Amino acid sequence: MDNILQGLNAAQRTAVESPAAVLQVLAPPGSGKTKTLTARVAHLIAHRQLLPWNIIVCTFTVKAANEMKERIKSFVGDELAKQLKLGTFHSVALRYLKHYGQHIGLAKDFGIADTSDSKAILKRIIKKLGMSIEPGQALGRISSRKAKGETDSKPEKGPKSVDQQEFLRLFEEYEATLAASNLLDYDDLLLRCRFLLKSHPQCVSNVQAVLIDEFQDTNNIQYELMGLFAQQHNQITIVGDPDQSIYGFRSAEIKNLTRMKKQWPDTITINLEENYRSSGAILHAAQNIIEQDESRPPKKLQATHTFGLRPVLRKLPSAYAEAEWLVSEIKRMRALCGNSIELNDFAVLLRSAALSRAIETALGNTGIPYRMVGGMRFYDREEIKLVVDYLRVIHQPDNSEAVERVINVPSRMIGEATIKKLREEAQSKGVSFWSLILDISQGRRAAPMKLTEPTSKGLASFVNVILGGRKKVEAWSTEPPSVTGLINLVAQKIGLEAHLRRKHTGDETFEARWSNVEELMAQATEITAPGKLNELVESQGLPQIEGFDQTPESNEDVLSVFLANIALTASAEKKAEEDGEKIQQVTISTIHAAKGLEWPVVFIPACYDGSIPHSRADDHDEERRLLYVGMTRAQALLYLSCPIKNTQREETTISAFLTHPGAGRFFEEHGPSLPSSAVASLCTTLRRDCPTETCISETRKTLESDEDNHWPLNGEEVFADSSRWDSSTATTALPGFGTARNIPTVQASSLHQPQSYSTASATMKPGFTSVKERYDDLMEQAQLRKVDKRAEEQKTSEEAPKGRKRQIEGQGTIASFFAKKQRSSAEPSAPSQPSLKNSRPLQAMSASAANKHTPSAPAARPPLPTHKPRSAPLTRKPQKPVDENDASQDRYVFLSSSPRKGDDEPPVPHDDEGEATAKTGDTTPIFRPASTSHATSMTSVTTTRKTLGVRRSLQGWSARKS
DNA sequence: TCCTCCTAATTTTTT
DNA sequence: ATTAGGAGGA
Repeated sequence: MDNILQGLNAAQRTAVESPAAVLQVLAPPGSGKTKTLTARVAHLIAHRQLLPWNIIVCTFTVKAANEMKERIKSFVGDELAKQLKLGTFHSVALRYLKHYGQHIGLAKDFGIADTSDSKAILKRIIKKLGMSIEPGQALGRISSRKAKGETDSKPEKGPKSVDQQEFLRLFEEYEATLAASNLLDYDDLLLRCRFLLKSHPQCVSNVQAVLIDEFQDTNNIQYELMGLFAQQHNQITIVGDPDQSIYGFRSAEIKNLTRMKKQWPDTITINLEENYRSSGAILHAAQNIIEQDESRPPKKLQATHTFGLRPVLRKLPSAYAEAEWLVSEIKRMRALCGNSIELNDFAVLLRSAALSRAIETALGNTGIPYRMVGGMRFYDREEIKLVVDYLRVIHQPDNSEAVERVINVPSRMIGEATIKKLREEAQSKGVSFWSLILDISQGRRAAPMKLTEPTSKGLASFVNVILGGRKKVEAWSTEPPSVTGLINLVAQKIGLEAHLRRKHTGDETFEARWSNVEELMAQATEITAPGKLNELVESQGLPQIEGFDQTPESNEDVLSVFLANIALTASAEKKAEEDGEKIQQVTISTIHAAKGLEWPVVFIPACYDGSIPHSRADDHDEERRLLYVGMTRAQALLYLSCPIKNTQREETTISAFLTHPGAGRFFEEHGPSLPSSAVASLCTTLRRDCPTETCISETRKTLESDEDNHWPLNGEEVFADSSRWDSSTATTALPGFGTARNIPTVQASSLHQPQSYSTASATMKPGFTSVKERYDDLMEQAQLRKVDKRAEEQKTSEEAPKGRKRQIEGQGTIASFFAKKQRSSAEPSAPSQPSLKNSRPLQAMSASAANKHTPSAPAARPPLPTHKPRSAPLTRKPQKPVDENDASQDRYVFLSSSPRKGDDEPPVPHDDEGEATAKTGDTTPIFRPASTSHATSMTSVTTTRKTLGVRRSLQGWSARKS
């Protein structure tokens, strides 16, 4: 237990051991925030003798909660860690409401309304009242109103606008509907808990310490809850970073930091300043972005790693090209590092989940496994929702929302009109929808209108399903509970399999959907396992307060716990490992969901205006922080990219954050070459062993090209008109390359080789030809050539449309390109050439030399079309004349790998040697990508083996179609 | 009145 | 790709 302080720096130690009652730890990205918080928890238990069940720890996401629990376990052991009251704000609040809700008049079996419930309710009310608000928007307004937490009877000042009045009416109806179905929405969980703790402080009389993670994301209610939790001893620790506040849309208040200082004037603030995650280059770039916000108080952030490789800002023609480029860079990086970077090490972070499509397609086409975090949730899938809704009805039949949703699925001849009548009848009689139809079907009550024969049969069968389910649950008091059994029962009674099959004949999704249902059953089995059950009850429990009643737990609560877990997105996600082995897969995630995580290589695609300052966002500072958060997830390599045209084929402009004056010099405009020095530096940042030369040369043979040179740097289509290139400046500006530490770079006037990309632009399948496919073509062609030169030539011309198009950038690139080409033509499947890294010509190849090579270039390249100029120039002429002093050209001008004079970057060499390697042995990296902790958040299961096939085939289908 | 097939629109971020 | 909504048939 005394290893608590081990591996902490001075500031972290101070924070952990601080005797302060109220403590703020301000921790920038990668500074060991979670480490510090968990160590403090451990410290409180081990050295201050606090009892774990008297400590409340709140996080914002399930993922963070799980991760924190794991870490604390490693300090104080499983037993103690389990007893902590640790979870998301919502789950902790739920716990209190479950146990003490009776004291504030809460019915004991309330359900939780998730977003879709809320939306459905609102939609109905809006329709009924003939309003014109969008349900989603209305929900947002309601939620933010609730989150602000002003007491409901807030006096309205001034004359209410019509709009306002309408909204209030909607609000009222919404609340009434929730109450009628005995539901609480997410905000209600917090609001009711606040009410409970205010009116019954004894609930938390045991609490000795409260710790909050990501404090900058608290809204008013959460802030108040924190204070209420701690009302007995006022012992509070928070960690947070105003720069990482990205939940303003959820009413997070950065102001809470200062509010806290006011409320507890002896608050101590400790700043962590050292970043242990990212390379210097990444950190500087990120810092530059965040500092564009001038209202932000300046803050120190010290890099502890080498400068490393400069982040990349890459332009590409389209979202599809961007996706393919991304995939090719993943492959290239892996190969050039001798596969010492694994798929788990890559993350693609997106502003919005919807942007994932092109990337998923590209990864799918190449066969690279991936997982999508966020986006479509597992529990949001049609078939899962259906089953879960049945469970909800069984658990709580008075939940009319759920009843209405499932009563006619599968079809029972109970249509919209019938439902509407029944609903009105129930409302006017003051009974719930369920008890009305129960009475009707059992003949105790007359239907409000005549029901057709099939309709009343359908009604009876529905009632039957629910009653059967309820009976089963009641039986749990005498037999071991089995949610799986219940699901099975439901699935059988409603003929789920047949229903799904019928509904999805034609599309091929049935298999996947059915396997999702099976997955749900598997999860249910897990939660019902005897050991797990005890653990759950224990961890969800609250200490008994003398003289204050708790609602006791019973077996029938298993269902309740299962459903609550689903609503709060706890549990879930398929395990990241199968067959004992961790699955290697690329992570795709929203930036929001990536907070707190890190990966060696991070891609942030779609960095254009409208996406990263999102078109619907009104707080651009928050958008900037979002980009900052995304960038600071990267350890060694960061790629930003921007398609010149978005998915709607509209022109885009690069994010203003990246075109901000001065920002350009922090970026490279194409992916890095990786000479061995760079690989070494990269490995140092990642604290990994450097691969051997032979290993690298082995893997790099699989590459089509060593360089990021397939797509033009300016983002234009690959088959751009070649007349743009101008030979006159061909031999100028050859930056030194090939020296050990230099990464070949590109200048504004860099070299291009137009005649080598050639061919049949007209027949090129835009977007959908994968790199892999192209590569396979090359292989195939080369193979054929070996057999018969002539046949091959013919073949090549036939296949020309599929042939590789390319454009060469920069001197070093050209050299390596030719070397590479020679190699691959010599012996494509088993190249015997030594590593190019050292054999790469050090002398810049002259333009004419390069030209000479071109016609004799290897067979893999399709013949040049005759209509293209053969003696095309090597130098690309910028479309606009380059003025070296023009600041707007910044991006194109910086080139050498060492910073230019005047840059405020520290003069850190690329090599791993520099004194900036302040790495000391005491900082063991604990941060791991989500993929390695099995406690990841719920995600869609789209990428697990079974479903991937279907998904891919669908994508293929859609690709073919378009 | 209900079901099925077709077309059109849709995507910010999370509990 | 999914889903909502409308038209048309039973």
